[in-house]
Amino acid sequence: MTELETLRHSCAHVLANAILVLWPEAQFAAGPPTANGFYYDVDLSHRITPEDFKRLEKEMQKIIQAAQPFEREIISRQRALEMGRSGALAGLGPRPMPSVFKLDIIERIPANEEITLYRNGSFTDLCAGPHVADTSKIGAFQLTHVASAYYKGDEKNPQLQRIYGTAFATQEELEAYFNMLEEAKKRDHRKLGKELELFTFDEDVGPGLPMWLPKGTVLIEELEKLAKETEFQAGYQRVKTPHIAREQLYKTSGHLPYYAESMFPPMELQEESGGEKNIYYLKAMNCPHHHKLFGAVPRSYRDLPLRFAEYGTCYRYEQSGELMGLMRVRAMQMNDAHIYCTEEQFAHEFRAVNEMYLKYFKIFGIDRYQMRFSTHDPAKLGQKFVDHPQLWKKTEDMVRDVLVSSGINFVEVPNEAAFYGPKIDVQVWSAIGREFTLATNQVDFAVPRRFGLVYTTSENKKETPLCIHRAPLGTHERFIGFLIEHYAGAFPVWLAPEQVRVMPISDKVGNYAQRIVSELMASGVRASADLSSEKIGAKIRQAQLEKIPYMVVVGGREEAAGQLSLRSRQHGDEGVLLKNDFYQRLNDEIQKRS
RNA sequence: GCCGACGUAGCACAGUGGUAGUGCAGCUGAUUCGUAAUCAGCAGGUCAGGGGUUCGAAUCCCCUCGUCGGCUCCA
Repeated sequence: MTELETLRHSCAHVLANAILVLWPEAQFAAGPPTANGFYYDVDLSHRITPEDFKRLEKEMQKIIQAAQPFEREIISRQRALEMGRSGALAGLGPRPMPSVFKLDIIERIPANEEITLYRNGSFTDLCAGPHVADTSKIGAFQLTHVASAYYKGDEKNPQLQRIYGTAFATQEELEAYFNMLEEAKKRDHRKLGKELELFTFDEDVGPGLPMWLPKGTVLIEELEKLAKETEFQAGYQRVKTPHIAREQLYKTSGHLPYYAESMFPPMELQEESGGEKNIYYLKAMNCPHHHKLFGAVPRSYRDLPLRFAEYGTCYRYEQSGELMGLMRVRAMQMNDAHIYCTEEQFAHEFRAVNEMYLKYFKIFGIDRYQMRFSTHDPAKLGQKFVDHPQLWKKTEDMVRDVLVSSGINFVEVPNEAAFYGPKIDVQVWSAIGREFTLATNQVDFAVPRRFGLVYTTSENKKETPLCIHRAPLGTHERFIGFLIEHYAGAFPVWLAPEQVRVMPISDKVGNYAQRIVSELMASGVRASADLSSEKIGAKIRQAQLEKIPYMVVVGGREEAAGQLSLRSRQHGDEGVLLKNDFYQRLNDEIQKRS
């Protein structure tokens, strides 16, 4: 635990202590530090609201001012259980009710580990520590919000109130943190998406179903252009598949009934011929369709690796409480592709996919990311994971080798693999500190077999291919949500919905401004003229607020000389240059995606 | 889905039982201006939707929808 975490965890104890002063019957579960502060889970019939925070903070302040030392004591398991039964754990002394959650926690402490108590004042808690020397070392704190959480995160367990707060060594740091939060709000993609007219939601369309306004659609199309170029160069072929499929497809793939609750409810239709009932599902993933494309034509080892790419639209019935702006939606377009290959080709293909990820990260300046390598748990073969121990071993070794030999920084997470094979998820952190799984790269050695996919080997035998699922740009929705926050809405020129705004000083040069716009548009640049009767300062302000990368100011002087006055979003006035010099510089910058 | 909070004009907000307001954006007119806001006028709301209490509801109560903060899950 870092020093700050120790301080925050100590503050969580002080919070529990204060809650007990106000509500002596409160029962506590866990109270750890978090990335931004701390929380304590409490079971209490009184609903704690932000109005209660003032009273709680006052009690906490008293405890902190008293500079109560934190005392550590090692106790026997026997004694711990006794204290738990007497309600003294996370308590101010014995109580009529036992400390139920603490007793449960004691049960889970391995026999060889010592059990410790921490006391400050009259408050005693079961705790592994460590803590600050005394409560006065908690320099500055504030309770922030209250939410609910299931005990141990399991919805079968009782629901607890989770009181969140944050703490720092000094008041200045606390204030800096809240200022930072204010700044973060300004780059929230939901706020910027509205301000910049990128996308919108509508109640009549449905929750989690974003609609893209023209400016947001530009972002989508630029990303697709990038993906298509990149995938073309990497030997992918594009395919197109429908948004729905019969139930049988998902029975074959194994998604039904296992995945059914994440899918929109099926459509049932009585078809005219025969009167048979047909059930259709909206697709939640593209792989089954792609597998059918693989199987549509006899395949030879000479065809492999075969790479099918599609920006496929998928629909997932995410729980209503899970929806969050563009980051978690119910309709999404995936930068999907499936690579069918032999075992010999696997390492090479997998490496190439990873290199594609890195190439993209460089373009977008994403330097804070982590690859999470998810592997299976041998104990759960046949249940959570398909029962092919040797293939698990083989593919996991192959993936690990590729990661290690490429020098990619990764963490290995057991028991997190897909049911059909190991996978790599790419975690990124948006500029405002949110963590997301942005992209995924998965090995599948099971589903192609379920579909009976085969290719003919050089020895004229039938062999099932391995399949790599990959989506380096994730989904448009999440990726663009991320990019909005990453760039704070100030997109690089190649992505910017409007790349150049031309602003005449007065009506007299309106035609010249329009001529410049025509010339820019002729070379594919997204430009417009501001022909309003505003003064130049107002036009510039407007363009700056719209975060347009280049502003071109023209007056009589520029028109006479065939020049323009350039202003950039970041650097302000860049002086006068010839029109053609600007066009060249601009097109160069757009082409390089710099 | 569960717990909690919230929902007033395109946006940001005020209004807590007595006829719905401000700023910005929009529209119209005037102004023709040199690097982040020219002036004036006009228009815009079944106060999320439905039901109830009341002489009277944006305001109090109930239900529904949606959003936000979490829990779980995931691209």
